[in-house]
Amino acid sequence: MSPGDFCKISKALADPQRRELLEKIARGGEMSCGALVGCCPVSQATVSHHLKELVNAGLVEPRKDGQFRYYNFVPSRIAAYTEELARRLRVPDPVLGPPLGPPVADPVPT
Amino acid sequence: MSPGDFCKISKALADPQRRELLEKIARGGEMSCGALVGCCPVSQATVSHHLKELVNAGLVEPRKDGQFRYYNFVPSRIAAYTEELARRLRVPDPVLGPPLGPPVADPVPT
DNA sequence: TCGACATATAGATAAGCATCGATACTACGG
DNA sequence: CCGTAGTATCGATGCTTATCTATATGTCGA
Repeated sequence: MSPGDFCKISKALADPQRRELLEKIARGGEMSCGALVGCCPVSQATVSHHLKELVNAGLVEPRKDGQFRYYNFVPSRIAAYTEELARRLRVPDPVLGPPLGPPVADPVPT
Repeated sequence: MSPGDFCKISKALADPQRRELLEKIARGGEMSCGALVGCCPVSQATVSHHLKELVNAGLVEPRKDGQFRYYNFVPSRIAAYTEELARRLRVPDPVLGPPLGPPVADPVPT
C-alpha cells in the first residue's frame, strides 16, 4: 500500500460524518445515496461528496442499478490499512504476526 | 475509546509529515524535538506543532529531561485504535478475534 | 416525449490546518 | 548574572475541505 493510499484512508476516516456513513454501509450492507441521506443530518450533495471520497480511498465500491447507485463496503481495504499501520510503526501485526519485511522508507514527502 | 479520540488519531495519521515523525519515534525509540528537526524538511516550529498534535492524540508521551523533551511512542494507543476500527466496521478484529459487544452508536455528531 | 426521481457536479462560503519567521520561555554553563 | 541552546508559542498566510444551494445528468414510467 502506497503512502498516498494510506493517507487517503486516514483522511477518509478522520471526518466523523464520513466515518458514520462508512459504518452504516459496513453494518447494513450495500446502501444507496438516498438511503444514507435519509438517516443523516447533512444534505444530499454532501453525502454524495463523502461517498466519492470513500470510493476514492477504496473503502467502498459503487454498483449501478438503474437510477440507483449502491455502495458496498470493502473490508480487505481496512485490513490492508491496519497491516500497513502495524508495519510502519513496527507494532506486531495482529494478522500477519511477527515483524515483516524491510523497514518502510518514503521519499521525503514535500 | 471515544469517537473524539478516534477522530484525533485518524487526523494525526492523515498528515504525511506528522506520520513520518511518528514512525521515526516508533522505530528509533524516544527522540527529542531537535533530533527530529535534524532529519525533517520542515521548520522547528512545525515539528513542535506536530509533536503537540501527536501528544494530544495520545500517540506519544513527553518526558522532560533538563532543557530537552523526549517523546515516546505509545503502542497501546495504536492497538486501541485498530480495535475500535474493527469494532465500528464489524470487521473480525485481529487481536480480539470474533465480533465484540453491542453495535457502536454515536449520538449524531452535528 | 415528458415529468418525476436519484445522483452527481458546479460554485460559493466558512472553517480548519500545515507551514513559516519571529519571539517568548526555560534550563544549563561559566 | 548573562549568554547560549532547546523548545514552545504567536501571528500571518495560503491551501484544503465540509457544507450548502442550485443546477446538470441520467433513468424510469406513462
